[in-house]
Amino acid sequence: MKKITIVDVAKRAGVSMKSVSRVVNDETNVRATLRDRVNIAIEELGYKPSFAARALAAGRSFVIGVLFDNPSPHYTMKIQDGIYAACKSAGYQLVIEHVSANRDEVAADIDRILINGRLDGLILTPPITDCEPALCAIEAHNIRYVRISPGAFPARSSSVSTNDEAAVDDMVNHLWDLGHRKFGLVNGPAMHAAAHWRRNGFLSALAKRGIEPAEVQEAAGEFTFQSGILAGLDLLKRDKVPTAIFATNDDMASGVFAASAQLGVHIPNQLSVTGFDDSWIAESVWPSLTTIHQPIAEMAAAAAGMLIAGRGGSSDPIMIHQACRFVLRQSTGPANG
Amino acid sequence: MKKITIVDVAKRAGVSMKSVSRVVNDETNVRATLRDRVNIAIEELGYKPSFAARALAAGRSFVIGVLFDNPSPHYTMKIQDGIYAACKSAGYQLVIEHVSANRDEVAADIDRILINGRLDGLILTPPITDCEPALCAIEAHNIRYVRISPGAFPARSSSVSTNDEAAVDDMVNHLWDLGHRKFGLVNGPAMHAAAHWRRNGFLSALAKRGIEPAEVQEAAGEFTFQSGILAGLDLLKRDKVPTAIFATNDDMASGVFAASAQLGVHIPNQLSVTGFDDSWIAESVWPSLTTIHQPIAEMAAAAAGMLIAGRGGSSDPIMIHQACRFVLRQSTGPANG
DNA sequence: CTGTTAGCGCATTCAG
DNA sequence: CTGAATGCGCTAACAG
Repeated sequence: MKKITIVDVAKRAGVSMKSVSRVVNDETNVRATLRDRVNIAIEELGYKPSFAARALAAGRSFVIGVLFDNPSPHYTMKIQDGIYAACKSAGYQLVIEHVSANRDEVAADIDRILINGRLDGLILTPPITDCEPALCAIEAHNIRYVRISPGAFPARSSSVSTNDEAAVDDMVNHLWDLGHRKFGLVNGPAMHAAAHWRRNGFLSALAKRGIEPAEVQEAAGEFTFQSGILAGLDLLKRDKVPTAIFATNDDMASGVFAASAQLGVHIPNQLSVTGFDDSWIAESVWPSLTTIHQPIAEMAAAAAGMLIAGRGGSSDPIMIHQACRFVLRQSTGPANG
Repeated sequence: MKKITIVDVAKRAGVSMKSVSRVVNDETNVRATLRDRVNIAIEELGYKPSFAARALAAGRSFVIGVLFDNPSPHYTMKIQDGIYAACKSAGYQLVIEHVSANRDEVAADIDRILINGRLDGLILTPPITDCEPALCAIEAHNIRYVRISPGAFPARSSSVSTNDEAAVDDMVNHLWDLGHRKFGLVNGPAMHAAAHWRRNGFLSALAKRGIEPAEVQEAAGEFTFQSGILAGLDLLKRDKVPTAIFATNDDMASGVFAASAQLGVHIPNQLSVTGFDDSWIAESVWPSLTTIHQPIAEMAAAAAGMLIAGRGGSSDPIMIHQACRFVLRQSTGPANG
């Protein structure tokens, strides 16, 4: 199995090396007949370009990286799926990198990762999206990057975000139609931008319908199952017990399920619960969880697409927004009381 | 920020290009004083070798890939964590690849992935580990690969597996000590090698204690939450209701929890449930799940280590076994009945 | 539209 | 133990 190079193809097709290069790279200025001849030669020889050589000669690596910091496995997998799909069709490779947004080594980690142009572009996922030192380190390397769901520095780079409001409004509308007037809210960590947006969307949707924020029973959570249990127990033991609880992510909603089970409160007959994320757990609990779907894979694919297309550099930051979708399942029912 | 090359370093240190190369690659035959001079120059100039150039010149890419086929997110993340850790310390990159073990395109997918030595080595995860066409396609590319938890063709390549038996025995011992004598078993898919081993380990551990396989109530499952619910409902409605159920993975154990909740059976007072995997879900259910921990990340790291060390080729297939560990949590209690 | 000439940055011969 | 020459396979200027 000898190595077929671009020279072999050129010889076979009776053209110059450069013409082959042009065909391979879909450049313009090639006559159709010549292009065909080259393609035939490529086919016959089974020629595959060497990425190492292209990378060296062109100064591009055809590799894009994703930075993760210990997010949920489901979220991570969806992100990877989206990026992978985009990379696959474009002949790019996807490399995974882990860094801790909260540690001092962020900058050093990024320097290590960005050494000598191994990456053509970088995609950042929360919470690294909002990690200032990380952004600075990346920018020092003069590499294009796209942030997914940034919560801070909105115009600092290209980004892909979701537009939650409409979907949250749909959800509130659904609960309202079921007769719910007493609402509970399980918040996420204060540091997390998404937590704020979800809360604000919920409160303002209710305000539109005449429910003041002060009337909503709120409990703090940490986006974890355990914190959801505590928040659920808290809310269900208050004087003014809500008939519908919105947990700002599915993990906590699942915790509210557990709290309800402990207190003998039946879902959805005695209590309606909704989540956010449409994560895998939403279909794994019983009854299945009414929630809001985030187009995570789609966002990731869009981010990768930007990088692959060579767009979205610091000179022309592009900001895309993709819509969330209300997903009706079994955890909501008519209000009784 | 100009590019520092090996020539710059050589000039600065007053040595030849080759000597710098030797130092960088930790080769022998370099005088200590010369080595020091070079290292100082490298430090002063902030020299970082170009991976593209090394890849081209040396014919190695310093990249290792992992093949996934839609496994659980938790499992996937642990695998990635393990490999990443090994890669990080060795200066390798980790690229992710997805293929479907069940489709005809496996071979074509692998050809696409293995084009022109973009990868120095490949790690296969289940169920691709046992996909014959995939193995053939990989071997045709003459690339080193390591399989994680293979269920077939044991000596065909290097591999890293677990040794489940001792841990399953510990688990059975625990249940036995609690007084359980009526056991239920939720099996995994027939095609899945791990499902067999877990079942066999369980049955033989019971046999050692005098319980015949025929006395164990078995139900079929598919390693999914939903199938766990069905299996749980099935087992709990039989004439001979078990007091302890072993689900061959955590997802199904969680399904058994749901089934118990529906039937009003209390865990662990009326029923003990155990799982396998020690996945994230094991700590997210209530009560927390007694299960068996698989050293997944460790296995993955070992596989990557083999590849990075240049070992484990088809000429010297290395087979490593790592032990599982019984993890006691809250889902098991004394038998009453 | 097409071909020629140079490198990209490094590792690998092979001499000294 | 060290250094000079050669080439990995390809793309980027330039010429024609």
